[in-house]
Amino acid sequence: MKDIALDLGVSLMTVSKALRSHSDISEKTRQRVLKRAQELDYRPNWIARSLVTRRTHLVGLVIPDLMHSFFAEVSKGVTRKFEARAYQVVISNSEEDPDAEERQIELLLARSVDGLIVASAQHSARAPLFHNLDRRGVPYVLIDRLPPGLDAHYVGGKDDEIGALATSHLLDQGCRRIAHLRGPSVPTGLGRLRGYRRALARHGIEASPDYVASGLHSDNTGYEAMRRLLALDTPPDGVFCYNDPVAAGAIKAVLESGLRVPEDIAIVGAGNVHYSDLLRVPLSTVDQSSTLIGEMAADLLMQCMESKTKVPPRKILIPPRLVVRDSSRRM
Amino acid sequence: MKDIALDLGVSLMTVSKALRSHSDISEKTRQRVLKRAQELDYRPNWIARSLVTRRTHLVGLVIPDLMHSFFAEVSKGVTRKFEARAYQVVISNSEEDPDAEERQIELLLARSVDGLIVASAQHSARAPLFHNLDRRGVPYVLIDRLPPGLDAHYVGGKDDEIGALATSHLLDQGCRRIAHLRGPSVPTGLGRLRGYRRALARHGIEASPDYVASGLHSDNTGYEAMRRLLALDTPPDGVFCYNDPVAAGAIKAVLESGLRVPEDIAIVGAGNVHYSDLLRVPLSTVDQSSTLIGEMAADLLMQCMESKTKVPPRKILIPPRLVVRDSSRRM
DNA sequence: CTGAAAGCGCTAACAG
DNA sequence: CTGTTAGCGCTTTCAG
Repeated sequence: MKDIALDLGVSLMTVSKALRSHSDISEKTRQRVLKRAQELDYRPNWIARSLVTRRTHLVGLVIPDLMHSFFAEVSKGVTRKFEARAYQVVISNSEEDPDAEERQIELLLARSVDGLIVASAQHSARAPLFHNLDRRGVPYVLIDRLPPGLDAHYVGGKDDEIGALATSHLLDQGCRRIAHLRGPSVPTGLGRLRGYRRALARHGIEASPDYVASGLHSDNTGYEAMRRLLALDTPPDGVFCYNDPVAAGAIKAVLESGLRVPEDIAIVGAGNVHYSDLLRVPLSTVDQSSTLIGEMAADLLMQCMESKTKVPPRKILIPPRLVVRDSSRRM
Repeated sequence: MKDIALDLGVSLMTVSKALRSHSDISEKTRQRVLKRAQELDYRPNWIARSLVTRRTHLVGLVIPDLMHSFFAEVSKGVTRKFEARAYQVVISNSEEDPDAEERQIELLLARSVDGLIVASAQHSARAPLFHNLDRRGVPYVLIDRLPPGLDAHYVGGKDDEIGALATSHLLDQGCRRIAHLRGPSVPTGLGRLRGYRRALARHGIEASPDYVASGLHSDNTGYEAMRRLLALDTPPDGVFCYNDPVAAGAIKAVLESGLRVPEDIAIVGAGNVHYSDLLRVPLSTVDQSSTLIGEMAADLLMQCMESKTKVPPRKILIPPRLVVRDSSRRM
């Protein structure tokens, strides 16, 4: 940049302004500067610029598991939106560990990200973590999981409805002994559990505690949990699973035991991940519009980052949609 | 930092050194500084530090598709290694588009990443792109796909062997009309195609051009390609697919047509992605140690970044391993 | 062991 | 429209 200025006999400032197409610079000098910059293969130093402007054009995305298709899709939505606006996204994996999540967030802040999107693995509110963000004025948007008692920007599904929708569907298919492989004690997991219970109650069916097993969040854990259910004296005839990976594991367990899906046991997942259609038995699921969640979160965060004043927290809830495939089609 | 210095009546420099546990600082002052820093909740400004040290502790990872489990696993390996060393990883998605890839790399360089890991979507060498990196002295490691004629650090599978291994296995299972759903014209795709041809040749079987169809890289394209193969007068009795998603799509097409896997058509994929075991027919595949690839690439890159002199290009080839599941088990 | 001086590359604010 | 001055927050170098 100094070189350009020297070569052209103008001041550093002129060059700086010309390069950024600042308003008050003559078209002619602007062209000269641009030309010379090209020749010298000049690249602006974003670090130096960031140091003074206090903006990095970097946003952080913290998710519990990149390997889980749902979050991969969300990431895609987020990055697509941001790249279109010349932002870059740093993705951090918390591995469902609340402490790791906190560390990741710290690291991202230390990098001075301009904003943050978090699918939080926090069980309890852990208010300090997010209040801290508020205090430091870093805009952030939560996705998929809104820790209870937190009034923040949020984009996610309606977890109660997801649970109720899936469970009602199983009831409609004639299932009467419906189990739930529940997820972790994060809002998403708890909401789906609530929806499950509500749907049963509405049909006057008592939810047996034996039928609620912890399937956590992956196919392996889903497989194990399903095996436990199968070992019961009267195994269920329908299972609503916390998410699709868990459901995939559950299907595997059922088939291995010699029973059929959906004839003996109908199964519904949640998330409509990309490969759901390709599983042993194509999986019925509740679609959450994963990519859309990512995109909307990105838009919302952009708004917050652009507005100088604090935007009042907005909650965007995306209604679930049932996708019926073979794993639950009994009639 | 200035505040700490003022409060303690020492110079800025002392604080700076103390915070970094620089050698020549008395233990006592160091403790005092650390304590005060804690109290003030001081956070170092990495941007300012980077401006002078010329290191950002940021590495870029460019991959063709985050949604593809294989790359998600690689990413996991990469990030795990780097996070342990206090580096952060910026993941960019090129969507298999060579131009997009080039733009992504430019962006990452503009951010002054300390190093780069790239699974390149380049068809031809596009030497300028990487020579540019050499010229600018940015260390980089290529993974999964080594553009031909490029002498650079590389970690990946032995694609010829992958193709040969899968094809030989199909021959062993008694298949005689073996097709290949080939991938894109990147080294990985071409290598596997070569291996396929070599294995057939070794058994004195002529590869019919009709039996090589372009399956590209996703389940949808694999599904379509398989439908075309099924429409042939004499459809194949065995198919080696470029990767697991393609194979998953192929299985779907076969089953839909009323044929059985593996009895009528045996199928083998490559990649051993996480959900391979859960597919309609558990998928035989060639394991590439995805996470390991990521980890080794990370280690190699770390070495390059640490060494002041240029490290001579190293190629790490990970031998493939056949994983036989139901989709190809005929005897 | 401690500190003073100089500067990384760039931009905001204002003066010409 | 152009240039000057000052400084972002930190580190390197070298002299006490």
